[in-house]
Amino acid sequence: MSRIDKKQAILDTALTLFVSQGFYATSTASIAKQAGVATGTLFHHFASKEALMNHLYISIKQEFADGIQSQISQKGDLEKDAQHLWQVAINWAMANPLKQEFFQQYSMSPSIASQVRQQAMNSILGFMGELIHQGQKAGVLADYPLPLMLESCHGQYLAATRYFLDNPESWKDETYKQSSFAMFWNAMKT
Amino acid sequence: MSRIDKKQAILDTALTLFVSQGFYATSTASIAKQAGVATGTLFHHFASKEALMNHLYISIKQEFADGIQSQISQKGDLEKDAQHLWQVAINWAMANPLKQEFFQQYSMSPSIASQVRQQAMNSILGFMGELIHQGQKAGVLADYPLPLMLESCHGQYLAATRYFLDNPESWKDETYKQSSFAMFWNAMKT
Amino acid sequence: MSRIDKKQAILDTALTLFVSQGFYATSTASIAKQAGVATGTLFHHFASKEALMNHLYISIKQEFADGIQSQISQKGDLEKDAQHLWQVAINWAMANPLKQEFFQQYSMSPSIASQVRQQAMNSILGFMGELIHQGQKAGVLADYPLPLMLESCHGQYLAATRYFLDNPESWKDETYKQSSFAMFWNAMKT
Amino acid sequence: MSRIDKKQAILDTALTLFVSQGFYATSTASIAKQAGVATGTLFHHFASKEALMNHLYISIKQEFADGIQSQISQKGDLEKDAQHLWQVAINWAMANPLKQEFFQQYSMSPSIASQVRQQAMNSILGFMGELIHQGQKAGVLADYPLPLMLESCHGQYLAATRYFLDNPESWKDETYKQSSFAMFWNAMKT
DNA sequence: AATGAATGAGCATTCATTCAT
DNA sequence: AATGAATGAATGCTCATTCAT
Repeated sequence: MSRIDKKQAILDTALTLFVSQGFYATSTASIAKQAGVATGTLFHHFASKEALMNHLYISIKQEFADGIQSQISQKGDLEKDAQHLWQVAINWAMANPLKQEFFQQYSMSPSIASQVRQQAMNSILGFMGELIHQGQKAGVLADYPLPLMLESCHGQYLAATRYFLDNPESWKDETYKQSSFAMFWNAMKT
Repeated sequence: MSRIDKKQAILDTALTLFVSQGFYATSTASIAKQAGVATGTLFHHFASKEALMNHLYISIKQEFADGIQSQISQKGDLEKDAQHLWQVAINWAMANPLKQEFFQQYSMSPSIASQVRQQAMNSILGFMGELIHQGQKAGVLADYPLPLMLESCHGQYLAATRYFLDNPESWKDETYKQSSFAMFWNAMKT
Repeated sequence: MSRIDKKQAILDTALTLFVSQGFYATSTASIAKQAGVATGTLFHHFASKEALMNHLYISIKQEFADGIQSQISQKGDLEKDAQHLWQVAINWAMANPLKQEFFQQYSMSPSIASQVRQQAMNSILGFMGELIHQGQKAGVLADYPLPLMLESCHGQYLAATRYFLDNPESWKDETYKQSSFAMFWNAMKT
Repeated sequence: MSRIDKKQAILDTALTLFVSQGFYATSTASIAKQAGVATGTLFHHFASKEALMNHLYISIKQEFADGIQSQISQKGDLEKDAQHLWQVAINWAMANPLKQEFFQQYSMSPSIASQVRQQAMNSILGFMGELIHQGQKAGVLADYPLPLMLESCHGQYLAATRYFLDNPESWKDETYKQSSFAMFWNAMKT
């Protein structure tokens, strides 16, 4: 196993254990053991348990942002574009249940320094903020205060993925799929 | 200080410290010290640190449910009733910022046994479920799947309180107040 | 074993182990084990290993200062008084070999914060400084710079006790006893 | 940088760090890093951290002995010769403050195997012992037991250098210079 | 009921040393 | 010779919990 493999094995194992047991209930020793490396190796790659957590948080957020932005399409019809975006985003969650669960748990937890959380959030909200702003200028989205709308988007996304992760078969059911988007879209539209 | 005062002092202190430092970063010794009791006393009132946490969680959820239900009014106009409910609920959060923050942090955290979380959730969702069901029968609310709507309600409420707790002055601004309800209502209505 | 006994047992054991193995080679676990208490107990009485060391250092220095000063006699003949003092001081070292060895090892070591060392030193040097000053006014001691004389006294005392602790039978031999004092006294006298 | 340069860089860095931070507080990694070599390189040149320390101790002691012996003069007047020796020895300490500080710290510390310490000590004490013996035969030095005198010499030298290293400007002051020698010489002379 | 000293398992982290490259 | 990633035993310290008073 090469260096990079070891580092990745540590990250993968940490993600699994943090999600299934929680940050504090997961010992660095157990991460190292399950990752197949020595305890020292974990600290060779990450300065501390907290640094490992932060790295995990930021890199997964980035992975999400990259995954979404690469699939965006802007065809002019804002509602269609939004629906596409909504499906892409939930698809990502369904394809990465562990990572999505990670966010559900740690987005509000004190295990992550709020500074790190802010930083990760901004990179994504910047992009969403821009989309909403365009929708408002086009008269398609309501003129609510932007920060409130962003928070609402985030809340609805978390709620929807929470539901679909707990009931994965519903995501294949067009009724559920359409309903979840309808609630999201109606909340924002003019 | 009587027995009951001591028990209450422990609960109050635990709430403050759990919110400001997190569950794991708060030692039982520090709770006892700040509450002005001996370490042993905490364990006379609560079998374990976890039991203290669960007690806190359930009693606050109950307090919330009682606070809301006592102020409900059903005057026949469902939208007006919903708006009143929305304001009452957010008012509660604004009046009890520590308790609301507590939910934001621990609603998804593994610090609370999922069993306890479910139990607390059901008592509130049962009530909300009934309201939604009535709205659908009256043709005012859309016929989306109920569990999805419940999750969405919860998500929107968390998002709105998150925003208003971070920006308390906005809650006095009618624009923000109306906007937050509008998003909530439009998401659910026919 | 009462509380105080436990604390004392920890101090006694720490002294023995620090002297025989050195500060860093002595684990807190080994101190606790040999003292017959739990690891936690050590940290209940001392905030850290370093705090234990400092406590040990200061209390032994104090014990030494008290032991000496209680036996001082000032009969007017400065040389006789000095000889008495010299014997009392070396007797203390011979009666407390562990504690004396402790000073030999740690008086110059970075294991003790220099601040703590200074503080302990001052309490003793203040007393010696006064004696030397009186001897100089009486014309019996040479007018060398005071700090240099203090350092020399200390150095000679450490050298003499080093020798006598390594060769305890020599301290019963009048030739050695007289010689050690002669060197000390001749160095200082007019 | 050649092999020898690297080895020397390691020794120089180790000296600096051992003196400023202590033996145990200095990691081999930090020595290697500051010396500009890889961690493994340190272990190519020295079998262990302890071996590095011993090498340092012995080579500095040798350097000191060589430096002194090369400047000895024996002109027949024992007091003049002794004064010259005293000045040469203290000059060495003032010119090599780091190395002198190293001895102050480690001469009594368990960081150095007592075997190594003895070995280094003997080479110097043999030479001093011979000088004292000659002085006694000539009737200039007092007939105290030799080992006691050697220990006293060593103690006075450590005391004097301790003072002058802490107050370097005093070494340029003839009063201090003369006083320090006077105390040393009076202690030993007939 | 209340106390707080005592407990000891458990944890994050360090660091001298090794060895494949 | 030189490198530096990897190792894992060892350490100082924490903290929920107990129990004699």
